[in-house]
Amino acid sequence: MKAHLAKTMEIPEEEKRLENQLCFAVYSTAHAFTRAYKPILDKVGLTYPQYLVMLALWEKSEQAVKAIGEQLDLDSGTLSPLLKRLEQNGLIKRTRDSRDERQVVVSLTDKGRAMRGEIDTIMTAIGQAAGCTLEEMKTIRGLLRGLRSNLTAAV
Amino acid sequence: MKAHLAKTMEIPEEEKRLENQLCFAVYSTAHAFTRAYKPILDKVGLTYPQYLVMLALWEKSEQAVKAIGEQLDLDSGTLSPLLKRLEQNGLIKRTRDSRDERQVVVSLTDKGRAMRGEIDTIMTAIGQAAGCTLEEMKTIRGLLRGLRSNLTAAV
DNA sequence: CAAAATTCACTTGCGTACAATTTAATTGCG
DNA sequence: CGCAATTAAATTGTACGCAAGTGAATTTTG
Repeated sequence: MKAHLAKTMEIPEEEKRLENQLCFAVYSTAHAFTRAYKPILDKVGLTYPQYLVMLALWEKSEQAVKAIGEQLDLDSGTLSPLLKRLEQNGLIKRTRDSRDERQVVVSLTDKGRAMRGEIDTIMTAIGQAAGCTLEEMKTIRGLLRGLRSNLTAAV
Repeated sequence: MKAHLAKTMEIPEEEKRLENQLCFAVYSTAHAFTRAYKPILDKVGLTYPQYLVMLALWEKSEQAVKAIGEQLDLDSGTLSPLLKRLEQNGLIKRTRDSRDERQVVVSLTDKGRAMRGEIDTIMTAIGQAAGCTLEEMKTIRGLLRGLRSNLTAAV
């Protein structure tokens, strides 16, 4: 991918408007997603970031905090209190790894495992709300992955 | 746009993985943007949401809190403390509207107006970091607008 | 092998987000 | 006109995000 504007080229005023910022499109869509998830996730007692952690655990039911952080791109400063709340709600268990006492292994409880039964209901509801075709979904997903990887590499 | 999956159709396991969620692609790209902006905005002493408010004010230098909230899709619970910080930093001024005392009119100070001079530097830097063509940018922006409008309508 | 460097999770502090409540001002309706 | 409903902003309480720092465990290195 190439830079869209050369350094010497003036940025047109129209491109400086809030509504035309790509970052804002991403930012506001992220909020729209969170709001769309809220009534659905309220029913099962999860927040949206907690739901993402559960998705990671439903894929692999025993993971260190660090591994979860790598998938979600979140650090322990965010995850520690979040995981504590999931534990208080009885969905996960946290135990020190006996092989490496620095690590905390997060694992699903029966209740946490059982909650995976809601996944189809949740995803269908969100799919309806997003209201785009599988094709569009894949297109956006792919474009965002490229964008994210550029942004991450740049820092 | 049509729903991508009929209610009676099973969702394939692959589509249930965290990495394949459209919501997660949006969520993690939003974070990547915030991180990419951080070193750039640190230089001018703004956070990313504060920068978005400044963009709105650089377009129209006097606006009620409500009007700003409508553009950013944020409520006064978020904006009130944020605007207080912008005021403390001397970038904006807040005054009660004499025609309608319920409203608080936010306006740029000279310092806030002067900061617009940084906009080209900031946008060029982010454009480089995002590293996509103007074409791609417009494509993603357009797709996200559609997605956001669907999600908002659904709630 | 022991000291230094690194790693992992936790904690603290600050700044969003957002629901819900509060207070003050304005509008609308009988 | 007068009171109820509405509106705008601020406040309170909960939950992220993330930088920076702490402390304990492990790895690296001299």
